[in-house]
Order: sequence, then structure tokens, then C-alpha cells
Amino acid sequence: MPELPEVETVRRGLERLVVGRRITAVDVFEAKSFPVGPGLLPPAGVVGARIVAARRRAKVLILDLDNEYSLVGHLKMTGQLVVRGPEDWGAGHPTDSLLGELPDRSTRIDFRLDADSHLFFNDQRKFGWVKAIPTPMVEQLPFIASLGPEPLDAAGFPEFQRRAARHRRTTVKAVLLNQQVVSGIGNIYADESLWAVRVNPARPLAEVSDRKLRQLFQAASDVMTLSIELGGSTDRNYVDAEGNRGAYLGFANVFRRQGQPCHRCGTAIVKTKVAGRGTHYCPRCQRR
DNA sequence: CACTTGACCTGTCCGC
DNA sequence: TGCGGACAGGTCAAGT
Repeated sequence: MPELPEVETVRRGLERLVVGRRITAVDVFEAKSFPVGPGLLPPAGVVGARIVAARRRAKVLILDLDNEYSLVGHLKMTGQLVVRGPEDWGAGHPTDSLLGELPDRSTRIDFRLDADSHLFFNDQRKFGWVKAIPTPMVEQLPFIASLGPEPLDAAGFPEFQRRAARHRRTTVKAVLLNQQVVSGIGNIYADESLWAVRVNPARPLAEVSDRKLRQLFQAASDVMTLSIELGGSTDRNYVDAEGNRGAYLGFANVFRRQGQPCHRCGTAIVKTKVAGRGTHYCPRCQRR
């Protein structure tokens, strides 16, 4: 469930904790978590390189190295990138940690760093991955090059509108989840954004006015900006680079709130299935 | 081409 | 208490 706010929170932690560190060794415990193949550097190839930048595109994390390669990572649903060092190391200590000693049984990769520290890639369900790719190739990877604009970029609205226009018959929720149309939104923030502008998730896009669509894009930006300030959403697994939970779900209006009163009208929030996903909405505020 | 469904995985929860 | 099955959801391949 890491969506844009969670990935951005991890990115900020990595920028603070591992940029400037050198990779001294890499232990891969689950081969599929660090795929190798044409154009990909095997794990041993990053040993000796220094991490020089931590970037993000939508839900994709990018750690640039000083050897012309970048570590590109996707956390998918249960991935974590957690930094650990000596006990007295670093300014931030976990205050709401979800994790114990690392590595644990979900640890797939251990990047050993200088200064006696580690960057652990944990992933209970093994859907996530980390790949080493030539830095100039990162933006050209098909799945990155085809991403739609991010809601945090207000100037991206016309492009979002243009791309969305090709999907007028599908539900507005499915469109929000389509990373080629608009990127960075996942199940949590799709539901939260739709509640904010009182649009029913199952509405065909054709029934959503241009004005509503603009409000929706803005709402997605607002809700994700707030979530970043709160360190993201922790439903089950998500933690930041220090192992801490995010606090956004305490402020959620619909996600995982089925049966509880709508914060606007008091009606019980309903959970259904739209676009093959669990979907939460207020049946009164968000009529079809 | 637009759109939906299934697969990838494992841990958790629910009903029997 | 144990056990089968549903469920969780990001993305892509395969299906309609």
C-alpha cells in the first residue's frame, strides 16, 4: 500500500540517512527481489558505490549511485526500506516502530553500508523489487516513461484531463488508480479524494464534469500533501525509513471506516467493491 | 483499443 | 484448537 505519500516519506528518510553512504556489501536473501538480466547490474556491481541522491517518481524510489547506475525500487504492497545503524547513530530514533531486530524473516536484501549501518529491503509478500539500472536509462524505462502526471504538480492537470478522456466509459475510481492517467494514487487516496469532492467511486468518468475533475485532481493533491505531513498511512505493514508508522489513517474520512459516521453528514460509511478493489464511500454525500 | 479479471505472494482473520 | 477459504491491494499479463 505504499502510495505517493508513503514513498515520499521513505524518500525523505533515505535522503537524510543514506545519501553520502557507501555500499560495502550486498546480501540477497530472495533472488526475485533483486532481478538480474539484460541491462541490469547484478548486486555485486553496486558494491563500492556511494549513494549520491534519493529521488522519487510516483511510487518509484530511485537511489542514484556514483558509478553511473541507480538503484530503482518499487515497494508494491508490503515493501519496506529501513535504515539501521549503531545504537547511538543518527539523530532520529524510532518512536513508533513496527519492527524489531533486523534482518527478520521478511528481509529480502541487506545493503551493508559504511559507518556500520544497513539499508534493509523487507517485503512480506515478495511483490516488490530493487533493480540496478544505468542512471540515464531510468527515465526511459517503459513503466516510468508512460506514467501520467502527479497530482502534486498542479500544472499536470491538462495532461491528466487529456489522458483521462480516453477512458470515459470506465469508473472514475478505476481512472484514478490508472498510473498511466495520473500517477501516485492508490486505493487509500483514491477513496479519500472522491469523498472530498462528493463523487461516487462507481460513476462512469463521462458523468464527471470538467469542473469536478479539476476539483478531484486538486483534492488528491491536498489529501496527499496532508498525508506527507503526517508521515503517510500505516494500515498493516507500511513504515518509514526509520521503521516508524505513519499517522494519516487517524485522519481518514472513509478508508477503513465502514460502519462509522461520515464526518460531514453522520451517515454510516459503506464498503463495496469497485474496479476490483475494496472501496469506501458515504452513500449520502456521494450519491450516484 | 478499452476494459476486466487473474496471477503474483504471505499473513491474518473468520466461520465451522 | 485446527483448518479451509476469503481477503488485503500495486502492477502486469492475459482474457473478453
